[in-house]
Amino acid sequence: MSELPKYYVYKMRILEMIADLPPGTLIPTERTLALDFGTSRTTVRKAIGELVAEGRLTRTQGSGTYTGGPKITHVRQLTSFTEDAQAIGYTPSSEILEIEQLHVDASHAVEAGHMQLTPGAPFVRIQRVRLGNGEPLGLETACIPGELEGFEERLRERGSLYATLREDFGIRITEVEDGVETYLAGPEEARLLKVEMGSPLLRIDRTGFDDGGRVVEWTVGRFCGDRFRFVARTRAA
Amino acid sequence: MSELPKYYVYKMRILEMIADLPPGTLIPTERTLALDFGTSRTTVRKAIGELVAEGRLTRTQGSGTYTGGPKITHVRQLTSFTEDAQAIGYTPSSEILEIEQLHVDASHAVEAGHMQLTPGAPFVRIQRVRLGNGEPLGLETACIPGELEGFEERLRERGSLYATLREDFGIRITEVEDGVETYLAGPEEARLLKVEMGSPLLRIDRTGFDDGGRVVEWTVGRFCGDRFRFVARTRAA
DNA sequence: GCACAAGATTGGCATAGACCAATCTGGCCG
DNA sequence: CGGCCAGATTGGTCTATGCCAATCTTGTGC
Repeated sequence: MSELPKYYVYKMRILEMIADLPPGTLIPTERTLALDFGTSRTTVRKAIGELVAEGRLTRTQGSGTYTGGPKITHVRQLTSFTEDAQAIGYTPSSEILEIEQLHVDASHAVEAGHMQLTPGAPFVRIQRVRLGNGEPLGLETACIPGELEGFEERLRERGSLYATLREDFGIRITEVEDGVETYLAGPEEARLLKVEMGSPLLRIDRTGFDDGGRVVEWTVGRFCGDRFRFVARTRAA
Repeated sequence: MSELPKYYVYKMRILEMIADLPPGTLIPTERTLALDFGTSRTTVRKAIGELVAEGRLTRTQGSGTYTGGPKITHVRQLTSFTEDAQAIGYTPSSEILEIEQLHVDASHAVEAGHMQLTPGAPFVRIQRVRLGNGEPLGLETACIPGELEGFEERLRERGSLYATLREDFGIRITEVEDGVETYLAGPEEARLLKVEMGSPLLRIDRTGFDDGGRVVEWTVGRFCGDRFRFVARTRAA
């Protein structure tokens, strides 16, 4: 591979083309660009596809392709999603998809393993979409060990998972460990996060501990790679 | 999108096919699979492409497509890459590509901004590849403010950037902030990291601070998404 | 003037095929 | 037996095209 792939060359040309355009600006159609560049539409689609994955463009079937805005949100460990988003002028919200009271069986091997639960042990599973300015940012599936009476009503009331755990159940999460990896959107993520199949997401597996070092949270988060950034800060011991 | 895309269905079928195979096992060729599945080679390539991005498969032009191993390394903040890799049975190494003594000019706007340097200020830039078991894991470009006499010789001697800064220059990095995002491999990363163009990487921007809160390091890391995982652990204040 | 339907436009997905580059295998020669 | 070369094979990239789904625009009827 001594030469640059064609699609990459056109990707760079489109980048130059949109460099000074404000977010939300319509760019020429795929078919027009293919004619202008003298290349196939498939090649143009690939160039645009990468720019969409990077958040530099967004595209809507039947409508067109538009310049995207800056990557505009991040989340820090152990600060509130709400506070972080608001700090950068972003209106955060959450949408609860499902809350289940469960008992560990064979299908929960992964969750149980992370929370060190034995078969039959109770836990709560919460699935929600995190939004910013009304747009999906991420999909989280949180598991909390324990019976947690009336959990659903209280969480719907308070909105915040950590606040509910602390105020209503006396569970304080004092330490978290996050594992961060790339992840490709499957059908569920594409649907719920409104992203293209196969687009790169940031997957964050979180383990939350209480004062005694017990695992009190296991959360799998999948966040839109084009809009989201994870920040962690650590002091040396 | 009420039905699953064809490529995704075949992706799942290939996953089932390779579920119990040991790493390094040759799977049928793209052309064979296209015939077997009764679909086009392009569709098969897309299914395989995602499995390659996830590290479940690797493919070599002229040779074939092989099952991949588990995602086998991670890095924690403020622990040594060497220690972390060895802890999971991985032989770590680094290859220094370039070390430059520079002075801030217009082309260094991003670096200068992060390190709060004024035009003309000296800094050192180090570009290296991080390897595990001889295979590239990531590409790092580190910038250190200051004149740093004899830095290159000392780093080549010690191998470790942090150890060199501490022992030879009295610079202790006591706090780091990492920003983690998805990133698509461009030509440089594809070449140096031996990954496919456009494959998803984990980009980690690191700012290192000394005791006085001064910025003493700005490093841009790009790590292979199919092999790498970033881990951060934080206690509540 | 507003609402609805039809047609046009645009992106989404897949096919079939061509050609090139990298790797592997087998055969030949020293 | 080992090394080298040629041919076969496999992945890498691109083209041209077709068809479908989602959105937008325009025209018609009330």
